[in-house]
Amino acid sequence: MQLIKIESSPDLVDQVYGSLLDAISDGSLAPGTRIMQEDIAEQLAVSRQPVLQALRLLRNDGFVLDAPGRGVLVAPLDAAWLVQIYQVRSALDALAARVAARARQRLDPALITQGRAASRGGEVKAMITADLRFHEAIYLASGNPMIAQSAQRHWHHIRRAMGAVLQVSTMRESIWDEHEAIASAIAAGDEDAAESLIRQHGEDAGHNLAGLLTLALNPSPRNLAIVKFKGDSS
Amino acid sequence: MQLIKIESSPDLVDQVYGSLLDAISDGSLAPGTRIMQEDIAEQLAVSRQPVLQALRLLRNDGFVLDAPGRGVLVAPLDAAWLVQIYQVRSALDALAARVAARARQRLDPALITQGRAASRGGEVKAMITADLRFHEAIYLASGNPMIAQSAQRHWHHIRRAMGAVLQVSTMRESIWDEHEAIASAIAAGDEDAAESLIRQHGEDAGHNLAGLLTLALNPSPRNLAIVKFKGDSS
DNA sequence: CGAACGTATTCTGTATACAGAGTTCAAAAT
DNA sequence: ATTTTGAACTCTGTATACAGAATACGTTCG
Repeated sequence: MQLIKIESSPDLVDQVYGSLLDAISDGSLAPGTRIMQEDIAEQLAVSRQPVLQALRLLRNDGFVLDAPGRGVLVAPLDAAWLVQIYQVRSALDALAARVAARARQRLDPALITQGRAASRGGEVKAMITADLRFHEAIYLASGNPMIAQSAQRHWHHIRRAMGAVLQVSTMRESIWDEHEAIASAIAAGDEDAAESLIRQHGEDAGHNLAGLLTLALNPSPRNLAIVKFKGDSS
Repeated sequence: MQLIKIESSPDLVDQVYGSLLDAISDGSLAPGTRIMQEDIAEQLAVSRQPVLQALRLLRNDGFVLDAPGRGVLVAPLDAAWLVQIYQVRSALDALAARVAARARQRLDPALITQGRAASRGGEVKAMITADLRFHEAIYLASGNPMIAQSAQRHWHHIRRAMGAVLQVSTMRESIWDEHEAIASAIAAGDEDAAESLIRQHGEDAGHNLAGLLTLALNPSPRNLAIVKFKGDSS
């Protein structure tokens, strides 16, 4: 006999956390928005207690800032800060790629096909998800769950930035060529190649996204044209 | 007129969190210990509410595990897991060292002199602190606060493992030679050297500490002698 | 008319109260 | 005697209640 284990944890705190994180990530809660516990509690039909705890978690993660006396504010998107996030994430990616290459791990090719499809599809959310899935596969292949755990925190911020940028721009398809090259290097067991490829990939993506973010945040007629041409991201 | 800014945050949650983290880190709350909210609340003379929140934070960080129906348990120390922690931390260290070297940052020489002194002094806590301070200086020198933030999470675990091991062993003084070499490479702007030195330093330290931890966790007369000879850590 | 003080409002953080899930122990049945 | 079933207990998570801190606005004084 083998029953599926029941999920006994409604856990309102986690639900509130997830709900707020989604809202912040997809932009429905814009940067700078004032958040009050009571409002959230009422909207989600829970008491203030779970909201209080969820907000503390979001604060620790840097998604909201304290605004003493006026509740909390949704953290603004900052390009310079995003570059730093990418720098850290790239280091983790490089580590994961190296370890995965050492074990000659073979990533599921479907990740790349699906990624290319999403890239052509035009669905912003699908593109972001596919990108994330690919990198998560590398973390998993590294066999070190701490890498994924550390990287996840950064990905939430990245997802938010991507969401904000990809509304006006579109993900450049070339990132999936890079992804494919990385996967090959890992499968071939070429540690140095895998690491340097993914590092380059991360740095490029970080600066690219940061640049687009800067333009998106300081909209001016001249900039908008540039955005349209430059493509983007990951 | 220049007054020091008042610290208006008693914030019981943070205090409880810190208190519990210290107790877990220095071993006064041994691995496997059952923790109940009410007990903690009574000992710290606060209500269960701040304790509840602090425990959630500790759980997210992996310091305590859920034990449904019986409260929570202090997480056991696991050597394999510690190696993974070190692997991630080393990657962050490597990144920080490289960036710091790029900027030819000069670390405060006092860090090393104080480190050597602490190493000779025999005070376990002082050794751990000095080691941490040195690495924190590199994070700071990197100019990327996200590195320090990410690494800090891991350092708490490392501090705990060190504390558990250094009770029976002693920190090898050679680590400060390595630290000095790293500082020199950074000051000289030799990115590759700084990165590879600190990476080697981290890997050695990780395996060394994990090995000692394994011995410490499976005490046998034969092992104890080995521990005494092998020296150790950071 | 402008600046400063005092009061009211608003929002958070902590304490207490309540309900549900799980465990443990004891009693009964096989 | 062993196993199973039920009831009491324990502990957590959520809701409500309370107190303190900070802001905003209105009033008063220069």
